[in-house]
This record gives sequence, structure tokens and C-alpha cells, in this order.
Amino acid sequence: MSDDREAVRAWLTLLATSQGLKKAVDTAFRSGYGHSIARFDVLSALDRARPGGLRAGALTERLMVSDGNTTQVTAPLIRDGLVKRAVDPDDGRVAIFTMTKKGERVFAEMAVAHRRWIEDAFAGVSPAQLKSLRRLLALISPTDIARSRKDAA
Amino acid sequence: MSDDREAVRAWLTLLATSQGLKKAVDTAFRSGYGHSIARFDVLSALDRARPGGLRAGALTERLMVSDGNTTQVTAPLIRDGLVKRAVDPDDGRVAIFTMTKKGERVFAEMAVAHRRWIEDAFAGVSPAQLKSLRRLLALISPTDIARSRKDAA
DNA sequence: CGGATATATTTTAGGTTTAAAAGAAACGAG
DNA sequence: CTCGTTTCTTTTAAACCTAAAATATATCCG
Repeated sequence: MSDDREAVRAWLTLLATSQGLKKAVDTAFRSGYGHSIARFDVLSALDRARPGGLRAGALTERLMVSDGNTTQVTAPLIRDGLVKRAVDPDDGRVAIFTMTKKGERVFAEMAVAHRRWIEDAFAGVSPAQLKSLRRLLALISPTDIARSRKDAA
Repeated sequence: MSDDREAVRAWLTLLATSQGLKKAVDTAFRSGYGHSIARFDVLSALDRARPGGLRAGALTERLMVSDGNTTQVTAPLIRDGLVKRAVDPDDGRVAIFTMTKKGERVFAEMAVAHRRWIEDAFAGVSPAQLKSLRRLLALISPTDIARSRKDAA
């Protein structure tokens, strides 16, 4: 309110920081492993879902993307032999994705590098500050936009 | 660090928060004005650069995107009459982008809505917390990834 | 059983982004 | 003044993302 655009300034900083770090990680993944963050996220979700794998819908939900996106991002992973797609024997509509041995090997390497990069980027942030940061981020509510737009109508 | 993956947890929260809010703002912009955040960012940069406008290279730098992206994002804005593209009379290589009257009108409306949405999303964050958040974000260094990767090589 | 409805996923069309190649104009050395 | 280089921008090809249409299978009800 009489905030004098401090909220907007914080938002611009938040966006620039997260997009900058994301771009750096994505570039590092691509040049080091030939795979994007989007693909790493798929492998990460499938790793946590071992050994049963995940149906397409569950992957979509965990990755917080659209249905169509899941199909497209898994395609090159299947092509490269990191992920396997099977049809559920009990329900011909559902596709079940699991990691291959090769996928597990590649993911393990990528996960180590990822953790190292993030710890480097956050090296200047103390444990107490990390906790404080997460607490502050939790106060932000994207859903309030939808409410605000409805009120205006 | 004996940090025990606290940095990675903070990073995932940071990413989820900023991407969630960005998606909400983008959706609201599209449904309310038929223009994305990317286009709003162009208008915003041109608004601050009034009345002279900006060359393509300067736009690219301010938006922190690639050269080609500037060409593509400005295209629909030119098509819709919000932005004008002119060739620098002193140097035939440079393109100069300026806002039209219509562009200024549309941007003014969008900027008001944008500020309201952001203030709603940050309504639960006090002025002191906003400052604290910005201070914490400033401690994060994406550039450290590049250094880390070089060290490994 | 068979048609309507519901569910799960893929396809399609379009927007955003990048890196790399191509194009166009200016500059500089001989 | 002309050739070669540099600078500025656009084009191209490919990846990622979404919403909406299409497809395929399952279920329900008469």
C-alpha cells in the first residue's frame, strides 16, 4: 500500500536471481551432460519413484507442467535410452515411465554435479540465512492474483 | 559443507516460488491484455527509455535475453501497433525501437495491474521482511557455477 | 451387448527462448 | 576506392512450455 513499490522491487530481484541461477545450471547441464534441467527434473522424479516408476499423469503433477510437456520432455530421454515407457497391463490408457540402468547411472552423476553447483552458488549464505530465506519465500502467495483478478471483474 | 542439502532445499523453494508467481502473472496478463510478460518487459524497458527509444542491442542487454529473442518478441508488438521500429539515420545497421501512443496507453494500464498483482502476492510480507528478502537474494552468486566447472576441468 | 460418458495420454498449433549461421552496413588499411 | 574485417541485427533450427483438439481405452447404464 504506502509500500512505495518495494514489493515490485523485491519481485524483480527474486525473478532475476532465480532465472539467473537457473540459466547457469541449465547451461552447465547441457554442456556437461547434453541434457537440460527439464530432463534432469524428469530423472529426479523417476529416481524418487523407484522401482515402480510413475504414470504420465503423476509425472505431470510432480513436475508441475502440462500433460503435453511430459510427453515431449520424456521423448528424448527414451530416445537416448535413459527412460523406458511401458503401457500399464491393467489399463491400456496409462503410460508408465521408469528409469533404465543407464538412466540411473547418468542421473547419479548429474545429481552430484547439481548439488555441488548449488552449494557453490549458496556458499555465501549461512545455514541460518537459508532457513530465513525459505521462511520469507513461503509468505509469497501467487494464488492471491487469481483472487484479485476475480474481485476486479 | 556439512550443510546436508539445505542449500538445495532452499534453491528448490526459490525456484518453485518465483516460477509459480511468474506463471500466475503471465496468465493474468495474457487473459487480461493479450500480451505476455515478455512483451510487458519490452514495453517497460521502452517506457524507461522515453522519448529516445532503444537500439536492439540495448534492449537485449536490459532484458537479459539473446539477440534473436529481441527480434521475435518485438515482432508482435510492432504488428499490434504498440512499438515502432526505425532505422538509425546515422548507422544503417542499427534498429531503434520506440513506443507508440497506443503502446504508452496499453503499458500504463498493464503496469497498474502488474503492481496491484505483485502487492497482493506480497501482502503477507512486511516492509522489513521485503528488505531482508532482497538482502538474502543478493548473497546468491550464479557466477560461482562457471568457476566451479572450470576448476573441475 | 452397445452406445454414451469419463479418463489418460498424445498431437497440434503457437509463443518464448537459445546458439549458431546468415545478412547487411560501416570501417580501415593499403 | 576496394577488399577484408568488424559490428549490428535477423533468420534458422531446435528445445521447452501451454491450451485445446484429437485419440485411445475404460466404464457405466439401459
